[in-house]
Amino acid sequence: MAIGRPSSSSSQTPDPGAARRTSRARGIPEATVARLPLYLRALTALSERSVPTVSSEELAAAAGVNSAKLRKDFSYLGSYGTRGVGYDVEYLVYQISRELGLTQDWPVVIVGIGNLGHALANYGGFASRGFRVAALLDADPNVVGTAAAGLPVRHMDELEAIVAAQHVSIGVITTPPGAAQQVCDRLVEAGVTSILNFAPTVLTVPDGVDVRKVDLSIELQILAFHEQRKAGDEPAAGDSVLDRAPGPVRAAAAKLRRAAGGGKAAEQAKSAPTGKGPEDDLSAVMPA
Amino acid sequence: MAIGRPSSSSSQTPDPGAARRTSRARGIPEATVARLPLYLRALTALSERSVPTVSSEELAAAAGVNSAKLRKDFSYLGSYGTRGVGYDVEYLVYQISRELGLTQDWPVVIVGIGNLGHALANYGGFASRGFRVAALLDADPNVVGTAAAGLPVRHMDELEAIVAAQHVSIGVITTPPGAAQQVCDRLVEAGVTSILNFAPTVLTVPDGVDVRKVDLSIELQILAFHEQRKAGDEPAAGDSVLDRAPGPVRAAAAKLRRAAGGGKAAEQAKSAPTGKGPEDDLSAVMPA
DNA sequence: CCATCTTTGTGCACACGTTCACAAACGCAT
DNA sequence: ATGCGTTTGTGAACGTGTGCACAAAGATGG
Ligand SMILES: NC(=O)c1ccc[n+]([C@@H]2O[C@H](COP(=O)([O-])OP(=O)(O)OC[C@H]3O[C@@H](n4cnc5c(N)ncnc54)[C@H](O)[C@@H]3O)[C@@H](O)[C@H]2O)c1
Ligand SMILES: NC(=O)c1ccc[n+]([C@@H]2O[C@H](COP(=O)([O-])OP(=O)(O)OC[C@H]3O[C@@H](n4cnc5c(N)ncnc54)[C@H](O)[C@@H]3O)[C@@H](O)[C@H]2O)c1
Repeated sequence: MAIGRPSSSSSQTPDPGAARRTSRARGIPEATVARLPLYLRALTALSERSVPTVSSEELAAAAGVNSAKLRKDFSYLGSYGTRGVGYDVEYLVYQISRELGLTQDWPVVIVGIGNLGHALANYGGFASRGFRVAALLDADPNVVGTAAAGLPVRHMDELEAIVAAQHVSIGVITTPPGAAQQVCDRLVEAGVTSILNFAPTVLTVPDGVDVRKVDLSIELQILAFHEQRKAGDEPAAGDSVLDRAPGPVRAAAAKLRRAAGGGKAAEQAKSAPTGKGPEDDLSAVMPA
Repeated sequence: MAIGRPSSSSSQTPDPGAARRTSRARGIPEATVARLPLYLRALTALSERSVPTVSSEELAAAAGVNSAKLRKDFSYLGSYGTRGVGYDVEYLVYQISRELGLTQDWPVVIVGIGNLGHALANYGGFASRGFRVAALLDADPNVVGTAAAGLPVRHMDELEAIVAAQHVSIGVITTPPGAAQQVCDRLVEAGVTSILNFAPTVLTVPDGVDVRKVDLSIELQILAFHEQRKAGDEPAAGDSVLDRAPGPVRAAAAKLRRAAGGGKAAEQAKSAPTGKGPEDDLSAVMPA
């Protein structure tokens, strides 16, 4: 089995119209863009083995996709293959790198140097594709001044100056969710136009700013959904059979639920056993 | 602006047919499943504020999606709203939790307790939705025996026993990419049927096993692509104008490239400035 | 009990993404 | 030069996802 869409990691846009305008500007579908890094990784591995050419079939296998899809993806970039032979590995590495904008390097700031921020700062794969950590930033005076991965942690006060001086256009947010929107606003104000958000919050940004998010908890929940299905465990029909009924029956049930307060305690306990730990999920509140 | 598809974080399936079979079994589209955790988060926040009901418009705003989409998503679960009023918050929290399988708890093992593994072990949001860390595992004798987030790091030898004893069905891989496939195979062999992979590798698994991946590097590359577009920086037409030409001209160019060895050194240097650090990307090699 | 107002649930049209399948293009051997 | 085997590039069909727009359902006030 294999679940989910083959598309890239989450973005948080509710507006595919914008996506179209952005990436179809000269014709590369968003789904294709999301796969280019995958191809690039496979190609880089081939390049290191000095493999000169590769067929769509081989490369597709290495990247974990369908070969027809791969060929169509490449067709959006131009005709870089040779019929009867395949693709020139080095040339394709270059073309994809160029298309993704990896022929220049991108300074990045990481804001919130806690557990996750430290891990990211230490991550080698960062630099490997032209992403340079321009600065690590935190608001906590106890953290500021310490070093992570050889870089000093700077205070948030310096954010604007750093972004301006180093022309930083990408920011990574690894603060608690409660601080994420505020940090985001400040990054945007300072001139950052792309944000990668690890905090479980919906960020609001002005037009012209891109946000992508990575959310571990969501991934696990999706896995749990499919896991439950596998167990043949139909989601426990429970007390809700009457909700499948049409008309007045359902309405009555709804009324009852509201009147009774929904049985919050019992259901809440079941749905979120809140083990321990400082639960920091409480900031994804309604903006309006 | 807002880029990308509103879909969930990355899966790595090349086979949407499987997704359909799995999730449309009783009719919930994969795209909807991926949004349910988002709704749940927003609803939980409302619940904590003791808000009794919420309209699709309000909830959609809180979750960062379109209200029509939200209503359609909920319609796959059944008719849980009340026209003229909205949705009962507590009740909806319960229904979504149930649908996602969060009314039971899911023991999880984390394999590879390095930078990232530590961060995940410390992550509070883990337990908050019924995911319990059953064990932390590592192969390095220096790491085994140390504690992370109050839990002891166990040796890989114990994997099978732990998975069996605690009925673990979800595994998280945070090892270097070179070890990921091997660890994955062992997890699957031991009985794990859902895997969340943080290593930048394409994992091959048998039918019946779900894999989702989280890849920071891919996210950054997608952001870079759009960032480049914003800069009006058309991907530097460079030397490839002749590749847009049809017919024999292109063929000749291809031949030349292959003969010349593709100019590996120069282009490689541009495309991957390989700052420093132990580059661990070198395992995404061709499986075939 | 009726009128009015709000909000859901969904039919429909369209956009996007995937896959099939095949003609055209190319390398290579003869 | 010609023919043969291989592989690309893409037109077309299909499936999935999105968003509009509106009828129907219910709440509420008189
Ligand atoms: N740890 C994980 O594995 C993990 C996994 C998924 C998501 N997350 C999310 O990532 C975020 C960070 O997680 P963590 O475990 O590293 O948390 P953490 O508490 O260890 O680190 C947060 C850091 O942000 C800093 N900070 C707080 N407010 C700030 C502000 N206004 N400006 C700048 N810095 C500020 C804090 O000083 C702290 O150093 C959280 O939102 C968490 O939900 C973490
Ligand atoms: N650090 C990050 O922020 C980050 C971000 C994105 C992706 N990643 C990826 O996550 C993975 C882990 O990154 P990291 O920075 O924590 O690396 P790390 O080197 O700090 O930790 C890896 C751990 O895995 C253990 N390990 C190695 N081989 C193993 C095996 N066969 N079985 C069990 N354990 C084994 C090692 O002992 C080590 O403790 C890597 O694949 C990396 O590319 C890391």
